[in-house]
Amino acid sequence: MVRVDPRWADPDRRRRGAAGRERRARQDGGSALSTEEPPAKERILAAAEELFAESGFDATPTSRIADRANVPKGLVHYYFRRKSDLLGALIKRLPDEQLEPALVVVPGDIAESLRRLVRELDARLARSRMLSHLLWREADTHRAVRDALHERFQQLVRQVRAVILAAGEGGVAVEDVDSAAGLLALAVSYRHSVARHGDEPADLMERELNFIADALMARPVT
Amino acid sequence: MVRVDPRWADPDRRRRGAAGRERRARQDGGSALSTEEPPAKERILAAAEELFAESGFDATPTSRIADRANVPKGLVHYYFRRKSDLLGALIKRLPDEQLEPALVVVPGDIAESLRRLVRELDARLARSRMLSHLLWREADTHRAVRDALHERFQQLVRQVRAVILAAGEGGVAVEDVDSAAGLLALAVSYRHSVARHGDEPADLMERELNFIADALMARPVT
Amino acid sequence: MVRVDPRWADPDRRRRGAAGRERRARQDGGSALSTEEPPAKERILAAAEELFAESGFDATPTSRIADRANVPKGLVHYYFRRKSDLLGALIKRLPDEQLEPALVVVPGDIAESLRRLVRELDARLARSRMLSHLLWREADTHRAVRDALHERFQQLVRQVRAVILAAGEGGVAVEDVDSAAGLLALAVSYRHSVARHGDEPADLMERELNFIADALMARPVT
Amino acid sequence: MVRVDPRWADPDRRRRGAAGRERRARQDGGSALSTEEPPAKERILAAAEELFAESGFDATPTSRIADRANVPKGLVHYYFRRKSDLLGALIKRLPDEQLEPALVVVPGDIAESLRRLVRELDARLARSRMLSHLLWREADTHRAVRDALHERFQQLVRQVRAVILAAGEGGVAVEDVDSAAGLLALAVSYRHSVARHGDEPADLMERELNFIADALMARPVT
DNA sequence: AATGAATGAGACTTCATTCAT
DNA sequence: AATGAATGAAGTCTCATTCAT
Repeated sequence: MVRVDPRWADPDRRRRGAAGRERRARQDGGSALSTEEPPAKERILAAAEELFAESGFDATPTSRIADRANVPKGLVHYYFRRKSDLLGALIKRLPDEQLEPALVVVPGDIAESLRRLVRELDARLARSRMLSHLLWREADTHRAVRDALHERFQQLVRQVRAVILAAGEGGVAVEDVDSAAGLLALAVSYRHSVARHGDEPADLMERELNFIADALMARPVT
Repeated sequence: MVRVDPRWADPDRRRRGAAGRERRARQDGGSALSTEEPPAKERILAAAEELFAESGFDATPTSRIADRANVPKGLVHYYFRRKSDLLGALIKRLPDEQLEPALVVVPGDIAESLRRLVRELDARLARSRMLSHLLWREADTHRAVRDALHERFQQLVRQVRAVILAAGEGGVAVEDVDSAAGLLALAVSYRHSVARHGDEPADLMERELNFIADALMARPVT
Repeated sequence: MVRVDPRWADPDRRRRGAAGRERRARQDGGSALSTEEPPAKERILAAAEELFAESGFDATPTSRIADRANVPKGLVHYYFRRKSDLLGALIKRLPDEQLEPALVVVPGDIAESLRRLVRELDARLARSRMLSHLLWREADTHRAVRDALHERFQQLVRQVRAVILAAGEGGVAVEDVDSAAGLLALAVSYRHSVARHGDEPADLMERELNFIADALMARPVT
Repeated sequence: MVRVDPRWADPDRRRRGAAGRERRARQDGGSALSTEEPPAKERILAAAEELFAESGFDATPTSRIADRANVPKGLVHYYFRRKSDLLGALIKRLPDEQLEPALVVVPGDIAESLRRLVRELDARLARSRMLSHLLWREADTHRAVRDALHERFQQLVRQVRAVILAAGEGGVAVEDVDSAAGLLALAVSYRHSVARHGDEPADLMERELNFIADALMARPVT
């Protein structure tokens, strides 16, 4: 997987003026500025991510990507011959959500363990919330996107299950774990997919999480 | 709300052969054939629904809608001046999912009640699965779509809660009902939103449903 | 084969001003002018034929075709979705060179018969000399063109042979007829293919023609 | 005229694998390998010749020339600032078809002399058949090409005439020689120009050649 | 009411060419 | 001498929308 130079990976980069002929204004006297400006290719990817998430893939002209990235139109296609290559490159940049269960597990306390897991996942996904959202929109039309989306969901389920099992210390019914993991993964995934819609009360997740944890504890092991 | 003439609402309408110059062949002398062919406006909406769901709003040219509806291109804009008017008209045709709780509630058996509810909802949504799916894709870009989507979700939650309460006969903790209703609504909604992706094991819903029902029964009323 | 309305088929049509916003200036008071202006589709084909022959297929932008035909750019692609469809349509317009041998044969005088044949062919090809020329240039890249070209050449050979046989009245060696027909067809075809190059002395054809005719007469029948 | 280093003129040069990042692998420590690989400029010209003949001048991007020549894109324009300079350079490399008549003349046997001449010309042109073909395609658009083509044709006619005269030993009518030379030059030239089309029966030339030779012998000297 | 020709803005993409290194 | 990033003009083609009939 292609990792981005961490200097440019942080979410605080952003457009630097929409139309900007400022690009030309290499007003710096020499070499120092290079530490300030992400390379053009990076700016293009960032702009594409933003705009695809904002308006969708089809509704985003490459010319607008160029504008926001502050590069000439030709350069977009120099780095990414076709528009869909941009989508492909974006997928490769998906942050890795792999998470060490030990980091969040509180033995014996499933609810707290899950709470920490969700908090941790949220933190990580925040960096690419728009990207996640974008994936959901384009999953239909682009097979590569659909596959990436599917894989991410499965990984999420596995992770939830691992945490439940570790926190449950053998005290939970195995057949319930799958259901619980599925439901929580659903809730997390859903939140991220519809992030932009904003129709989700903030504490809903907390209550659902408790509900699931309690249910797991309440049932006898078979 | 504009209700569709039930004659044309049944799912067996559908395109009648892509190439079809048959449209011209109105060789019938008068009125008899009109019982066989939905009116042009109806055909246009049906075609739009299919194509938007298949390829997305932006990626569907109005000319293709005209082709599939077997009408001349000009007629599409005659009935729906702008393309987005088609989306608006489609939303108004959303089938009403309102459901009388009594139809599915089995007093004392939450699991069976929910099972029947889900089955019933599935049956109703099947008629417009593609339309549901379409809503998810376009919710970002079109406010009217987003609002419709939101309203439908809330209605779903209310319905699940009503069924739980009726089937629980006062024996379930009120604070759990919300969580359970939210989770199940989530699961149902999710299934429909990702219907096209097909990455959902068929029995997952059944297991999750049982998990939720058991959890509700297992906990003492506070 | 699609035949052009003969009113527009004559070679004297021609561009009516290169950039011409005059198109809009429907200065005519009503209906009379329609007898004067070929329809847009016709003008597009004529412009394409000219420009392809002048500069080659690749080097001719569709925008220039639109300019010369005095139509907006979109109309070119309205009638001919892709540029190569223009080439295809042009091929269908090729004038038919079929020629009744009786029209030119002077029994017993092969030279004169061939002379009349060549004169007749020249007259017919003059109407589409540029088109013929164009075919030669594009035969490599476009299979449809290559096939059309090949077929036209074969037809030419058959015609020359028919005339020789009819004029020779059985007095020519059959095995020579093929060679002679091939050579003359070559000479005719060559003239038309390189028409634009202009490196062909006008009377060369006449001398070659006589040479061939004499050769046919001079040899005893076997 | 710039002559090519004969080491690279042989027809066995040719592309060495399209993808070839091997170019970078100049792992050799020094000078030995240089006997194996034509210099970059040479490879560029060879690649251009091939590609122009295959797809035409306009349809061949310089980037593809660079790819096939296995050189970086910048180098193509370093050696040949504009694309048309490549065409100019290619013309200068045209193999010289000058041919000593004595090499092929069989005194008294015109047919055999011409047969040997044609065979010899074919052998020479085989080395640059694609180049010849290319010339025909581009003659319209590039004056330098047209001129080169014209000059080559005239030279061909002169050569055929010289052979006929030498082989005829004064026994042929002078006025026929021109016609015969013209026709044969036409046939030879035509074969090369349409080489790629492949619509020429192999033995046609042989029959036509005999026909011409016989015709020359059959007529009395005036 | 219905039609399909017409329009022009703008999308994606390609490419020769320049330029800093 | 060599390189490849960068540039922007231009090309093909699509499409929503208008309009005369």
